[in-house]
Amino acid sequence: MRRSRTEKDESRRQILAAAARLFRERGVDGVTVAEVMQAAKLTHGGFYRHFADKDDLVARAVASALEDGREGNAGSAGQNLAAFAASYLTEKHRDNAGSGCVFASLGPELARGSAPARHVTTEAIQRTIEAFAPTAPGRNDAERREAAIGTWAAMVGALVLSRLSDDRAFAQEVLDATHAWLTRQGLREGDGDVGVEPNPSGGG
Amino acid sequence: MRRSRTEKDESRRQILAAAARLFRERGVDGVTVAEVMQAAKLTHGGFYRHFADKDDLVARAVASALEDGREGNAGSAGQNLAAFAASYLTEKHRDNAGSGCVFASLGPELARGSAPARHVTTEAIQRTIEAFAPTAPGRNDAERREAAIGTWAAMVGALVLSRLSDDRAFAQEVLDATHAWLTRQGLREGDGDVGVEPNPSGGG
DNA sequence: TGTACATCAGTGAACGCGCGTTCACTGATGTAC
DNA sequence: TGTACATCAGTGAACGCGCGTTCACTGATGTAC
Repeated sequence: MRRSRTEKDESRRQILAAAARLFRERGVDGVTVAEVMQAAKLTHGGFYRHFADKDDLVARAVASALEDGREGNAGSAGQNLAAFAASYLTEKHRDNAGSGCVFASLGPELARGSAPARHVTTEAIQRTIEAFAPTAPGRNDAERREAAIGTWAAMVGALVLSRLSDDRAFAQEVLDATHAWLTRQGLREGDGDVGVEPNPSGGG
Repeated sequence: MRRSRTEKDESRRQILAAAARLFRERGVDGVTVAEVMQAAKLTHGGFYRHFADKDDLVARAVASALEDGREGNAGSAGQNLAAFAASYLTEKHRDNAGSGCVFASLGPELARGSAPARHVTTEAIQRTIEAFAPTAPGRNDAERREAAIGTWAAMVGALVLSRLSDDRAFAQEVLDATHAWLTRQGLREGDGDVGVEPNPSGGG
């Protein structure tokens, strides 16, 4: 039953996609290796032909999720902080953690986790801030960088708080209020560079 | 070896204190019932004289941590949003999750967890926002409430992102930049009501 | 291009450890009279 | 206030399940000649 090199690559992609989704939906500890393999339409025994262990999978699945977010935001709309915030602070994003922001769904768990996963995450945070700083409000580069950091932190925190709430109306208020407040802080849609739907999945 | 009612109450308090600290340090799934009992200087078998199961402990330990945060912020300084932000966005808080903000250390995990834990958490978020709104910047009550939500979301998000970073200088920048940016957004120390050190542990 | 053989992707059973939970037991506490 | 007995907080061994990981095996793929 040996498969071709191409088929193996495809299997690996399926495993990573399944893991990136399931980990964000249920947390790393809430998903078993067997579940990931089943979601990738494989049996659990073959897992170790692809990854050294579960920690290895976590680091690579997180990297994959972050990379997806980066690609999804390659268009001009994605680089505009205001457009990104508008799509980030939505019920849709809130209720679809599996395809959403890695930091809001796995932040604390990854912070306590293995060094490799933390490292790719750190780099993604830095890239995200650098990408957003140019369109953030501020009178100079330093202020714009601070605004990019503060604005993004507000988005991540709002999503965490909104997901915690078991009161749907209040959960929605957290998203809307944060968006309104950020807009009041000077966040504005760029000069017409809309059209591409930003992808909040990773940032990156 | 039966103990007096007073001794049982004291044991329960020790278990809750140990759990509230350990869960925040290592996550709910990262701590065993036996470890909590050992930290409370008891053996694991006695656990079920105090709690129905681990989920029950989680909900009550989280409630306890949130209540501690509330008491710690009972003074005027704790109700001042600017003073709270100044103590929240510190290296000390960042490196002491065990006594720090529940939302930043356990947010996503609790959002996926049992209903009772989510419920006490939701109520704490609502109380926190109501407590902070009066000292938040804004021209009317609606704006002040929005500012309280957005500001607090930024604090929670900044702590999550800072803890994720394996680059110490950058982790510090996230905290400092968020604080500087919030200050620029109109957050100001109140009229002299300082003195009491705010306790960022729960919010409440 | 064809043949012989080594490789190895994937399967499914099995292993072993750790965890939440249960249980029989101890003996001090609390209570009924 | 004293006595007899029931209660139950805490102990430590044990249970049983689920999980990450290993392993013998299969047979198609890839490669050496």
